[in-house]
Amino acid sequence: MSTLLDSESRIQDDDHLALKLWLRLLTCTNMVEGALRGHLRRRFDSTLPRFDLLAQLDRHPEKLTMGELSQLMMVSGGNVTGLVRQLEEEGLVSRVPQETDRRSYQVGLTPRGKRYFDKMAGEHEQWVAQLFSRLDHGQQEALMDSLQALKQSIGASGAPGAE
Amino acid sequence: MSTLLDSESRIQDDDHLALKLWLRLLTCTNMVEGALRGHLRRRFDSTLPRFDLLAQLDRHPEKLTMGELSQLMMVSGGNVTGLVRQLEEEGLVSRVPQETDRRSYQVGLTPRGKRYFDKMAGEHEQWVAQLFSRLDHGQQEALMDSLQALKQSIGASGAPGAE
DNA sequence: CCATAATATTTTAAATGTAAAATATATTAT
DNA sequence: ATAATATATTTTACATTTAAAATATTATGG
Repeated sequence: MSTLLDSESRIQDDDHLALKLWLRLLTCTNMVEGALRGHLRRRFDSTLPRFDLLAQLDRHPEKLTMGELSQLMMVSGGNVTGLVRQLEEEGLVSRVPQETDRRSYQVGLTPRGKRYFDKMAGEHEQWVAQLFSRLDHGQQEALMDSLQALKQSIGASGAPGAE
Repeated sequence: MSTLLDSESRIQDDDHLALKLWLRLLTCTNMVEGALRGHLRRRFDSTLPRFDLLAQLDRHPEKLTMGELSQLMMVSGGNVTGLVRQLEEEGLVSRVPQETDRRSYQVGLTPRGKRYFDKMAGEHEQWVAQLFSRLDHGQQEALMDSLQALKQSIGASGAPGAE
């Protein structure tokens, strides 16, 4: 009967379960990401990377260097260069050379960028809430805990590129 | 006290919880994806999109058209064109014109592609199992159920790009 | 049969991403 | 002081992705 498998079968079953779990996790993430991309495109003619960059600047009002932005966003420096140039041209961020170290810039939101981001962030939070709305508070807490455990498992697995 | 909030505060709290949940979900997915990308690169000098395409062909031995691949992989057609061309040049997939409808192709694994994929798939499953290994069977089942509920919530939210 | 619409795929243009080389500036050791 | 090294950023080359236009083929209505 199904509860009395030999140990090898049980291991294979667990491996397979992990695989299915990973595919489901990926599907959920892609669904949410796709929905948010669509909303951003339709409502603000914008994209997730642009939103993420503005969000980092909003969370760090003391202004950030290009390198700090790169680390926080977990993307390459060349990538940040392009995004900041775009947003600067649109008047949403400012990029002023540092006095003490002329190699680096201080990047921050302009007043217009701040207003623009606040509006986007408000709608963004509603979009996410709507996507998760069929999960009650308890279910959301449970998912939160499961994902916390998963994060720790991944970190403990010693996989490169995962931490 | 905390259990007697007015309804507006409770709604705000739940919106914020959903947002934190989404960020954690995204973090977990990125961690797993990063680890798998690294493994694929090091062990097979390959990438996730290439692996995904081969996996779809393996799961559907009756051969698939470009459009079917595009739908199954949930990526654009132009994307599939490039991947199939690469893999065909490397002799891993075959792409033969259909008799009945010359607009479309029948794409399938070559014998060499099948052997190559089987080897990759075996290691891939081990990598995933390792990443999830600190979650016991019960925790994995719980996460599976939570994600199933989330999938349904997203689908029910009526968001475009999410289904 | 033929014009039109529908379908399958490829091509093109643009955004996003990485990695590595190049540039400019700062710091440190001698 | 100066040479070597380290750091911050940009530039370049290229891969991946999407959306939309273009192309080729098939199906359909008169």
